[in-house]
Amino acid sequence: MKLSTKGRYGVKSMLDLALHGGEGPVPLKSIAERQDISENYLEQLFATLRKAGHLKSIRGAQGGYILAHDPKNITIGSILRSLEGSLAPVECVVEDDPIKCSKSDRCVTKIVWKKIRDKVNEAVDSVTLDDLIEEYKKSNTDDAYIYYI
Amino acid sequence: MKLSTKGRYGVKSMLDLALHGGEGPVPLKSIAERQDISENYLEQLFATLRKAGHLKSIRGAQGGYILAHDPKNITIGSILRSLEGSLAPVECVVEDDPIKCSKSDRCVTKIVWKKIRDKVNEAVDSVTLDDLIEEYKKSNTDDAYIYYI
DNA sequence: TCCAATTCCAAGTACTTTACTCGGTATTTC
DNA sequence: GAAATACCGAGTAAAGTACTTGGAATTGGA
Repeated sequence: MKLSTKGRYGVKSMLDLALHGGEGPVPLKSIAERQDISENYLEQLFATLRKAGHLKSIRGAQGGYILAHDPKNITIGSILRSLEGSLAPVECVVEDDPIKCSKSDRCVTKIVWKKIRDKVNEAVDSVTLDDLIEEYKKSNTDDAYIYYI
Repeated sequence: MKLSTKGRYGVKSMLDLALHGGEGPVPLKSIAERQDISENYLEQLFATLRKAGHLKSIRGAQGGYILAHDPKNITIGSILRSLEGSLAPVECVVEDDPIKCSKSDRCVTKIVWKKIRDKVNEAVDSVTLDDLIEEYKKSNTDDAYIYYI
């Protein structure tokens, strides 16, 4: 039941971008360095996030990435699902067109898998990027200018 | 964020055992056949469940496995955690001695990981084996004697 | 007393997934 | 025109998953 690095890196990087953006695009390289993630690998994750509509990119020198929406409107859940796919614990309870097993009609264990799925979604959808930004600022009141994670 | 087959097979098999037990030990082979799981593989899972105190075994001919406790006192969570380990989505928020990263003190993403962890535990600990048995019986009122899953 | 049925145990292995790397092209600014 | 960036597709090493294999130990019943 572990998240892959995709989800973890994605959330970290989106938060990094939110903290460092504002005055223009942030180059992937700087995010990768701060977050200690392979640049080439993060590139792939950002491609996914861009296609999912979370990021906008600006090519060429002085280019980089910017958030496509206000952090208040970006839930952690939407980031995670973009990168990880459904957060359902078992294929048979994936939200759209689940892969059913032969005994799906009689299977009562699905009750549990659905509960897990719903609770996980509840958890990740209740937190926005902005919530994390606020938490970050709160926990760094002494040296409020050090906006790295 | 998927469960492995260990967790899924474990819950299915414990339920199967609960439905077929009662008049004595149930041989692993019959559970494996009904649930369409490799017998040798299930053996390994049952070894874990036995060591975790969920099962008792009786060796030799006419032997098999029986539940160590009343289904009312066995939560799905305890089965899953025995087989899968902590259900935390990230190592750094595992319940006992988590593996912390270097930035753990400042890391705000942990807020989300902890929320997921707690919600998942809440979901799986709110359902007992007996709940699934009851659900199963309810959904099979017409042919109530067919107690397989 | 032996055989069949069972649990118990430790290694080995094929397959799949993850987490990357590599090499290049396209675009933009200075 | 050179440097800095994003974009793209393919390849790959390591780890994890889901088993298999080959046995030893125990027990009940013929």
